[in-house]
Amino acid sequence: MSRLKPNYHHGDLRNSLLKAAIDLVERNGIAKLSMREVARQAGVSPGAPYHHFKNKDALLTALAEVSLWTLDELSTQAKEGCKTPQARLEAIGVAYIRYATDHPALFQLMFSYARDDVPSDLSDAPVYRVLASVVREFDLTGEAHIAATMAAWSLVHGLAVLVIDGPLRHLAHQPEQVMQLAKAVTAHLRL
Amino acid sequence: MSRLKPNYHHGDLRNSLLKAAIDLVERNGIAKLSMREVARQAGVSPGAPYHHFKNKDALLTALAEVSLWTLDELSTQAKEGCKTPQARLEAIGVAYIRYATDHPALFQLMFSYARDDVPSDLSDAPVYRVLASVVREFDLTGEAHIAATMAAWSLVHGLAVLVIDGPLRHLAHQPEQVMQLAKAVTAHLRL
DNA sequence: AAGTAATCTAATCACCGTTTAGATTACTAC
DNA sequence: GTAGTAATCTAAACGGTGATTAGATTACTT
Repeated sequence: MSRLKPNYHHGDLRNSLLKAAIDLVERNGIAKLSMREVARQAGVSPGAPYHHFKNKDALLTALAEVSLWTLDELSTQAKEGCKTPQARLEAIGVAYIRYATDHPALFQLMFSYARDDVPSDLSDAPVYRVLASVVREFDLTGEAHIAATMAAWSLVHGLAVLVIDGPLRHLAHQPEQVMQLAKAVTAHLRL
Repeated sequence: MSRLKPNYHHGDLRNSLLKAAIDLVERNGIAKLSMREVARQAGVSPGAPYHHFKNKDALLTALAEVSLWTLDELSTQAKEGCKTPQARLEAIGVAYIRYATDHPALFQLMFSYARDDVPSDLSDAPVYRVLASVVREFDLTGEAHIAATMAAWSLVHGLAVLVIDGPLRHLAHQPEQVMQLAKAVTAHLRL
């Protein structure tokens, strides 16, 4: 019946909390995430997380940020091996849809708990900058470039959301059908 | 100091609860909605709502359903006065974006608490059926028709989400700029 | 008018987000 | 090393929340 000595210094609690939160969100969804459960999973008292995150919202915002940059990196990697701009654009789209269907809860989190500080320069924003860099290869200028980038992003983002939550959500766990639909849909994008 | 007689039969509590919930969601967002506050706003005890909705999720799902059909109706009305298929499509898009920016919380609710029963026939699904009916005028067949409808929906839905929550959310309260962007973006849709 | 179903209240439970005071550990400068 | 300070965590508490239960009241049916 020996009590464990309280662990007053965890070492890297902030990251442990983020990791635990990601785990729980992916398993149970955003709605069921509780600070106390995150603390439990990290093996720490209920009040401990509040030394690293001001409140639950701050935790979720941090999570959204992490996820956004993860998706940014996945998209970047995806386009690397491709030769033509079209191929790069398609690769990004595929990576995007794949992330959305593989991690639906995190994907939703990214856009419902986005941080309030919008980068003044759009080309600093995660995901946007990747898409914009590829769209720029299509030789557009100024406003037209922004519109084209947003069009590409809107199309693939909308598809992702609709496949996860829309009337086609029964396809969510049939990757090959989703990809086939993605190809057919993105064929309607004119650059 | 007379106590009011308990109102054992409210009359139409279910609808009153839905109305109160819509009000609260639009004012404070989805996250801050509580069953007890809905009950309070409807002037009823904390347990009363559970006779009309199995749990909080069921309330939110019902709310999502209501909002979906509201949007469906708005879209239908919007296309009525238009002469060409292109004009009808554009009118639906405008109505869609307008609803999203006017009622962002409800708009998000529609797609995060969508009911689990996917209509076996897609043409029974709210919003989809409206879009599909217009896209059908473009003379496409079978799979191509579905893909085209999803492309149109994806584009406008993605734009709505990105304007509300994405890197362009500072535009959310500048309708004219949003509409301008919407036009520029939807111009990239090829049917 | 009696009996049954529907509707709401009151009370209760476990859980949650958050705050506070205090204990423990690490860090820094002499 | 050791004193002092900052950082980190615990323990305990507060009000609020989702949900369940038993029972009171009202409406409905025949």
